[in-house]
Amino acid sequence: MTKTVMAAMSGGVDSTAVAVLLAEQGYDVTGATLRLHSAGIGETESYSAEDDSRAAARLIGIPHLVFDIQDAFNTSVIKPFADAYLSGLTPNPCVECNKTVKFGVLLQKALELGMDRIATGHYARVEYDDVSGRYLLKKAADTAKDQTYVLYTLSQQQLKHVLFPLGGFKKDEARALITARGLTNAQRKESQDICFIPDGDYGAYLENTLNIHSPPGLFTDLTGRVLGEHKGLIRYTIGQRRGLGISAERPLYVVMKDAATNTVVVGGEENLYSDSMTVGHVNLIAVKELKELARATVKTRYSQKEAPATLTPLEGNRLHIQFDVPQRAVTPGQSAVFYTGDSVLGGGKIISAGNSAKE
RNA sequence: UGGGAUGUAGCCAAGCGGUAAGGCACCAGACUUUGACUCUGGCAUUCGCAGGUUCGAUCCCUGCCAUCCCAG
Repeated sequence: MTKTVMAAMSGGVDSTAVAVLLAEQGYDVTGATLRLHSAGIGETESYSAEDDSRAAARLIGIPHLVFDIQDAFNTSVIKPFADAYLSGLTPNPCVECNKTVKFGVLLQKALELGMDRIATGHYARVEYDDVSGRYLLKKAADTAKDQTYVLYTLSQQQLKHVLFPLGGFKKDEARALITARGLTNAQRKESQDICFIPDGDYGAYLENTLNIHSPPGLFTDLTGRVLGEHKGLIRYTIGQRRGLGISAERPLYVVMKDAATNTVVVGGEENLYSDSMTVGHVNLIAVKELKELARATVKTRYSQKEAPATLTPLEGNRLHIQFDVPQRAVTPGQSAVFYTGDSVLGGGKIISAGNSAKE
């Protein structure tokens, strides 16, 4: 029996390589591209996800579908993204998008069409563990490209229907693969930044497109001394240095955002460290539940190194996490992902950071 | 209109006769599914203005202007 799989295609190197691989491995593949936002916002004349994907699918010889899910994307990704900023948090929309759109809406479409699975170009691996009876999410062979950080929200049910064909690949290999097949998608520039804000100016995006206004307020130091005026709370995140426009003896960083007083507190590099944090909305992957203390390495930001820590379960699907060594710029709204070796134990959203040494 | 001090890029600040350090900020690039961090590169033909001395002045002299402090 041939296995049927829906391959998510963005037109880029990775997803195109996935479609090629699956087709050559004998899967019954259907390519699918999501229309997440209206033309003009995310697409420029230089490329089009739909066109590039369709062209690639034709060359590979597989059918290709386009799903217009702008409404779902708006309510599940963009709205929460905006709300988070309004409450002073720093969201990571990619995490939300994977959870509710790619492995939510798209997976559901695939299942409805009678397909067995969905495949994406993420650099990660899924393994079924006979002992625990659970699907494990593991880091990609190319640890430099590993993307498990943005996949920690996946449930067992989702993982069961997911394929990550590039889990054992290196970026260069994926590119070489499709170049060898004559697919021009190999030349596409690496995607980065937030997909629905192509120019990266999210401040302008929030204000102009979403009509969200973040009024100017004050910059102060830790003692409350006023250092200047900021351009709106949403334009800053913990640990940020650039764009403050404050000249001082040494670099200043955002150490705290106070939504209540609309104040951005800045300080020196040494003020950025936290030795503990509380995370909520915890999703566990490798285990069903955490009953006691657990040790793990924890990543608090997409491209930050993991740090050893002790996890303590709290009420309300929350965890208290104590780092062995204080971590820099632990930011509410960002995700924290816990690892045991190369396997994802779970993850959650950072609610607050603490520093027992100072309090 | 008495006395003292200071005027170097957006900010702070070296230089004190030999042809403009450094830091912060800013800009560009690299890195990056977070405009975070980090890294690399750029950033005063010119030293308040006008003269003078000198082969040569930001550094010496004169005047002017500006700012600050002390003026009982």
